[in-house]
Amino acid sequence: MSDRRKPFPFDEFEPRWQQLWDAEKTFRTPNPGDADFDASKPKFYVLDMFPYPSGAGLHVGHPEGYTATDIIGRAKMRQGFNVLHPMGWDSFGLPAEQYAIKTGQHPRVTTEANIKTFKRQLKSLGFGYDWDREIATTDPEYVRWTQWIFLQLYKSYFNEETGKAAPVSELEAKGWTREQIDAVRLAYIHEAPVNWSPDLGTVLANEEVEEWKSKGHTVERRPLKQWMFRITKYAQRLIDELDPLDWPEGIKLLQKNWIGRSEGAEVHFDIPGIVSPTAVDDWTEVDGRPPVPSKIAEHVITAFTTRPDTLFGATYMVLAPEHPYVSEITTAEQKDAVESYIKACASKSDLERGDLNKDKSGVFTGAFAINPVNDEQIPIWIADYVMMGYGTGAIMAVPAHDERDFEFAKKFELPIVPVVQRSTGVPPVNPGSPTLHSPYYDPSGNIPTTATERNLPHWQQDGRSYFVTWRLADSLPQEKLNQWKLERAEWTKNHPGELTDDQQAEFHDLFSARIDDWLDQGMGSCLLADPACNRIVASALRHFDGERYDLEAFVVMPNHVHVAVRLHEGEDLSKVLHSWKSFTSKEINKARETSGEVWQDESFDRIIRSPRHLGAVRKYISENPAKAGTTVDEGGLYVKESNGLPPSTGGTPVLPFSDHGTAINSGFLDGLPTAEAKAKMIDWLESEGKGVRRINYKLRDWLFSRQRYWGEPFPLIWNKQTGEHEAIPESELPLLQPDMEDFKPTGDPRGPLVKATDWINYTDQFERETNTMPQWAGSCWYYLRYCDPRNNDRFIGEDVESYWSGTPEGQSAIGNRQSAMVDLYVGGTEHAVLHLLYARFWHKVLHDLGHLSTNEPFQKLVNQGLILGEDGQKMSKSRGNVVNPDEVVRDYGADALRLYEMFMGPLTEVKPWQMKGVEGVSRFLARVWRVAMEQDQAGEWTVSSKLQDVPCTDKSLLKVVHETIKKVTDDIAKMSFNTAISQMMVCTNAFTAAEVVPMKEFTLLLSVLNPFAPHLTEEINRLIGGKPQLAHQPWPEHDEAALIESEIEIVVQVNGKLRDKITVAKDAPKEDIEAAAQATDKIQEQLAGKTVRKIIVVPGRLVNIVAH
RNA sequence: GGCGGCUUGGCGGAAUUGGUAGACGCGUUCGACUCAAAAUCGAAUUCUUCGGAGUGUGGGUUCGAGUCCCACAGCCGCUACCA
Repeated sequence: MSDRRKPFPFDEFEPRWQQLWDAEKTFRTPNPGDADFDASKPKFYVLDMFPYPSGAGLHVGHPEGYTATDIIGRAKMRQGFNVLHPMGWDSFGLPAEQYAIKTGQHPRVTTEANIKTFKRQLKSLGFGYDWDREIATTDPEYVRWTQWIFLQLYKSYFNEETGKAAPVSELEAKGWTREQIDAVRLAYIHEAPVNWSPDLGTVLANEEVEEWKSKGHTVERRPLKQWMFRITKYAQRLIDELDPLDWPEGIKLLQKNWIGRSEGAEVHFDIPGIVSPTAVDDWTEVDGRPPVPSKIAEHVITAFTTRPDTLFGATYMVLAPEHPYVSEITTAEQKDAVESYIKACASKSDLERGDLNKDKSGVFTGAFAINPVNDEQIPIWIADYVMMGYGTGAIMAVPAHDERDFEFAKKFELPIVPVVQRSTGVPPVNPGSPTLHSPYYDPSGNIPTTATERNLPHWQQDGRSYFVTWRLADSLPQEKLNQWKLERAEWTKNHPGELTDDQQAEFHDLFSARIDDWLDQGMGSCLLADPACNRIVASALRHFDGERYDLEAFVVMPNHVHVAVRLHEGEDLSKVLHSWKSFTSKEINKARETSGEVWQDESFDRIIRSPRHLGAVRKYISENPAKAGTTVDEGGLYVKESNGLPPSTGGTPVLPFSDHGTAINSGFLDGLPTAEAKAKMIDWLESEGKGVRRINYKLRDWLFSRQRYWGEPFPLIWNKQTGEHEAIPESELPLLQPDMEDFKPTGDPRGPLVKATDWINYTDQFERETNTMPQWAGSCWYYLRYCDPRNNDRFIGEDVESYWSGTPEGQSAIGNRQSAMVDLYVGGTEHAVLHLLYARFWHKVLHDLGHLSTNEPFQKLVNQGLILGEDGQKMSKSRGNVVNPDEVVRDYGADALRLYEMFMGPLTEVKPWQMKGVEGVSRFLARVWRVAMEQDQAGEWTVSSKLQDVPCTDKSLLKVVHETIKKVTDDIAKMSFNTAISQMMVCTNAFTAAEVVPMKEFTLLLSVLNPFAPHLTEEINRLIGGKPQLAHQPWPEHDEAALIESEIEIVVQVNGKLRDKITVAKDAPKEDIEAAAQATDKIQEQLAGKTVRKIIVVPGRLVNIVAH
C-alpha cells in the first residue's frame, strides 16, 4: 500500500507546510500586553479535551474532535477573531505509575516519551495549535498553581447566606475556634469508609471503582482519613447554573441526575423508653453555626423521605447495616443475628449487594421506634437495601407505596397499610383523535357514522368496540358541573385559535381535571362498594353478553363503572347504555329502599381503534381497582380470558402503588392529593418538632486524596504535637515529590511517600502530608492556564483573564450567550459527569473568591461520537479492528484523514470506520489537485493550462462557487462538516467539467477548503502563484447576485403527487404559475375527468393542484 | 427497573425545518482511454409485475409528513435498591 503511486505528492508537501507553520508561528495567539495584540479583535476560545498521553499513541478517535476544532479555529481566525486554540497533556495518572513500577523507570521519563509521540502525531496532522502555550499537568510550574488553587479551597468555606465561597479568615475575625473552622473548610479531612484497593495501594473515588475493578483490581471498603472537598455545598448552584449553557440536553440531564436533588423531609423517630425533649437533626448546621454534636441524637433516628405524605403507612424502619446507632439499639436477644448479618454485608462487595438485588435480606434489631404521626410502635430492622451513603442511612418503610419496602415486608411478613389511592379518572386516550377514520374498523373508508350529542360528544359506528365509563349521580352535583361548563365556555371564548401546550393543559385543568379531582376526593356515596349493588351492576352487564354485544372487560368501582364492549351489528350504544342504567338504577333503589337518580346523565365513551388499543383498555380495566387502592367484589371485575392478558386479579389490590394519588387512612391528610398532603405533613412535622423540610442530594463530597507517588503532593503539614494541619507558605510551591527509587505502594494507607523520610520531616515540629491529588486536579483548571501559561506570578494574569472571559460584540456564530470562558469545548461523553462537574466546581470557587470573572468554564459543549471499527464494533486491540492514524497519514496523507473523519457523518454521531471511504475522500483531494495541476511526459506536476486568470463567464459555475462559499460558511458554524465537504465535492466536480478554470473562482474554493485540508490548499495556492498564504487571507464572502437565476424550475403536483415540472420566470405572478402548471400535457392527462378544487402555490417551489 | 439516544437504498449518510426523498461519498454495472492492467474520465444505480409502492410498525393532523401529534416495536448508550 505504501509504495502505491501517490495521486498527489502529499508526502512531500505536508511535512514542509507543517515545518513552515512551526517556524513562522502561524497560529500563535497574541495575549493582552504582547506587541502584536490587537484589542479590537473579538476573542474566540475553542478547546479540545486534552489527552492523557498513553503509551499506545494517538487513536483515530482523537483527531475527530481535534479536526473539528481545528476547522473552526482556522475559519474563525480568518474571520477576524483572535482565536485561542491550545493543546496540552493530562500527564499525571495511574497507568504511567503502574508502568513505572513494572519497569523501574521513573514515571516522568515514560510520560515525557509519550508526550513526545503524541506531539509528533498531532503535528503530522497539521493542527493549528499555538504550541507556545503547550502545558503538561506534571510541569513543576503547573503543579505550583494546582497546589495554589488547592490552598484557596483549603482556606475557604461556603457562606450559606451569600451562597458563595469566602476566606476562612472572615470566621477567624468573628472569633471562631480552630476546630469550628476546620469543620466548614471547603477542603477538609474526614475519616470515612472509602474504597481501598490493596493491589493499587490507593483509595478510589466511588466513581472510579468500577473502572479499576473491570481492569481486574480488587477494591474493598475500609475506614480511612482522607481529604475531601465540600462540593455538596455547590449542589444547587451546579444544577441551576447549568441552564444558560449551550450543552446537549442529555449531558445537562446526566449532570442533574448525578447531583440528584430530591425534595422531601427528614422525619425523627423517637425510640421508646428514652425521652426526647426536642428532635434535633444532629448532622446539619443550625442557623449557619458550625455543627454541634447533639446531646439527644442517640435517642432519635432520622429518616429522609420524599414521600412524607405516606407517613401513616410507615409500618417499620430500616437502617443501613453500617448505621452508627445499630449497635446501640440492638437488643440482647437480637445481638448475635445482627452482628453476623453486618459481617456478611461487609464481606459482600457493592457489586454483589447491588446485582443480586432481587432477594431482600435483613435482620430485626429488637428495637422499636415511634411513628410520630400515630404514635404506633414500629420495628426497626437492618437491611443492605438501605445505603449508608444516601440520605441519613435510615428509612421509614412504607410497604404499600414503595416497591423495595413492599418486597421486604412480604418476605418478613411485616404489615402493609395502603395510604394512597389512585385518583380515579378516564384512562389516557389519544387526544388528537377523530377516531372515526379508523381503517381497522372500516377498510372501505366509507364510514357510516352518526354523531349524537348528549352532554358530551357521542360517536357511533355500527358493530364497533367501545370503552365506556359512567358514574354515580351523587358523585358530582349537577350545579357544580354546570358552573364548570360555563367557565370552560367562557375560557374557550377568550382563547380563540390554536392552543399552546400550556393552554391545552390549562383547558384540561379547568374541566376534566376538576371532575377527576372532585371524584378523587372520595366525594359521594360510593354505594357500589356495597357488594349487593356491585353485583346488580355486574349481572346487568353480563345479561346481554353474547346477545346484543360481547363484553371484553368491565369493572365496577365504588363510584363508577368502566366497560369495554363490542356491539353486535345493528345495536346502538346509547340504547344499550340506557338499558344498563335504567335496569340497574331500579334494582339498586329497590335493594336500598331508596328512590331517585342513581347514575349521572353524563357518560364517557370512545371507539376502540385497534387491537392494541383494546389490549390497553383491558389492561387498564383489570388493573383499575388495584391502582385505585380499592378492592371490588368478586364478579365486579371481568376480563375476557382469551388474548394473553394477565388473569383477572380478583379482589386483591396490586401493591405497591408508588404514583401520586389521593391520601386515605391518613387522618388529617385524607382526601388530599399527594402534593398537598406532602406539604401539610411537612408543616405538621415542623410544628411538632418531629421533622424538617429537607432537600437531599445524591452527590457526595468529593474524595480528593490518593495514596500514590505520581500526583501532586498536598501542600500541607501536620503539627506532630497537636495533630493539627496547616498550609505551607505559598513561597514553597511547587512542592514536588521527592526523587525515590522505589515508589511501589507499601500497603501503608498513607501511601508510598511515607518512605521518603527526609522529605516528610518538614521541621522538628511538623511533618508533611503524604497523600497526593487525583488526576482530576490538573484537568480541573488547565483551560485557565492556557490563557497565560508562562505567568510566574499568578495562575492566570488579571488582564489576560478579563480578556479571555470577555463578551465582545458580533460573535454569535457559536453559542449566543457568552457567560462562560471557553466558547466551544469538544470532547467525548465519557467526561460528561465527573471532569465537567469538578471543573465547574473549582471554577465557581475561584469565581466566588474573586479570581475569575465568569462563573462557568464552558459555554458550548459538543460531544463527538465514537468511531467504531470497520466491523461496527468498538475498536479494541483484542478485536484487531484498531485503525492507526499514522498509517492512514502515510498512505493517504493528513488532509485525507482529516477530511474523511469529518465526512463520515455528523460529528456527534457514532459511526463505523471505512477505509474505502478514506480512499474516496483522497480521490476528491486528488481531483482538486488536478483541476490546477497536470502531469507532463516526465511525470512532473505543472500548473494546468486550463487554469487561466480570466473572468468567469460560466454563469452556472459561478453560481456553484458562491453557493459553496455560503454553504461551507454556514455549515462550519453549525458544525455540519460532512455536508460542507459534500458541497465542496459538487463544486470541484463542476471545475473538473469546465473547459476553462477561472483562477479567481478556483481560489475561492481553495479558500473555503483550506481549514479542512490546509496542506493541499496552501500548496496549490503557492504553485499557482497565490499570495499570501491562505491562512493569512480573510474568509471569503459569497456574492448574492451570483446565486440568483432568472428562471426557476417548479414542481407540479396533483393531489400531492409529483406529476410534472415547469420552468417559470423567477418573479412570475401566482396566476401565471397556476396557468402554466395546468397547461402541460402531463398535467392535462392527470386532470382529465376531474374538477380542480384548489390550487396551492408555494413560491419558488411547487404547485399542488387538488382535484377530484 | 430508570433516564437518554437512534431507526431513511447493498453501505456511510443528505433533505433549505411541513414542500421534488435518497444530495455527496463508498460499492456495483456499463462505456472511453490502454496490447493489458492500474489510475483517470463519462454514464447508470431505492424497489417495481412499469400501474405504482416506498423513510422501523399502526393510527392521526394537513392540499402535502422522513419531518408535527398519539400509540407500539427493535437496536444502542449510560445508570441502577437514591428512600
